[in-house]
Amino acid sequence: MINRLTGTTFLGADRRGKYLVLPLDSGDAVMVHLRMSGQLLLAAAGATRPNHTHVVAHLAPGEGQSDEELWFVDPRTFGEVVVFDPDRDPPEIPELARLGVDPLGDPFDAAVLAGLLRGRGRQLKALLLDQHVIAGLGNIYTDEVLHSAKLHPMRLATTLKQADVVRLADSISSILRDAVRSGGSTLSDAQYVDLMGSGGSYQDNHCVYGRGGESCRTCSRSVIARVMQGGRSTHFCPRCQK
DNA sequence: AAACAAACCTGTGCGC
DNA sequence: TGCGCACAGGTTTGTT
Repeated sequence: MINRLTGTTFLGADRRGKYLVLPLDSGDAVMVHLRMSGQLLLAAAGATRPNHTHVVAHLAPGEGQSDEELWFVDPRTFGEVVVFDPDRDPPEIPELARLGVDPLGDPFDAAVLAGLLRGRGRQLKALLLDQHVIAGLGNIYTDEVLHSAKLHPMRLATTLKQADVVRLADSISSILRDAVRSGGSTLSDAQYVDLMGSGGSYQDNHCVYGRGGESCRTCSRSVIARVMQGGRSTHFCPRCQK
């Protein structure tokens, strides 16, 4: 039993990068990170739980409603659920405080991005994946963003022209916005699902991620390349992305 | 500073 | 069919 959860009420649901933060009326908050295989599911009380259900929150029923439970399920056990005090100093969850700019939650445009890129001679793929710089982009959306912006994943950030930065900022904003609107990307193993267990549909819009060896949906004259970069698979069109 | 590799752990899909 | 290996939406830590 997570004692600091008992008898409290969820006041809402916020997000910082890939971290969910659910404030409680006690002054505490619940942090949830799904990492690779975590799921947060709403289910009828007493329903059969999947394997690897690590947290069960029993919810008080609303007027005329039936009992429900909130489950945290995570086969690979990389994910986290932590009750913490957001006002404590030093911060109880330092990684939350170290997050970079959230393109959907913070002011974000080409000027902001230019400031983040300044003086960093890093490959774009690694830079966009770095949560301390930009919070929220993972392996799928980094690859999709770079393809949309017509930028090569190994291009050094310091070599970008003003027009490149403008395209990159636009791609980050629009792809994240579209992906959220589509409920995210649910791959064949159906691990990424919403509270009700339903998958998203943005995987149907993928231009490069998971399409290694297939023809480019934009130029149709080249084959999507798949390489390993810093231990992560990277997908790009050698013709479209410079 | 930047770029790897390894670590955490379980499941799945592939080649043989 | 079964076995072993590669690989998977993430992040941190340690080593070149």
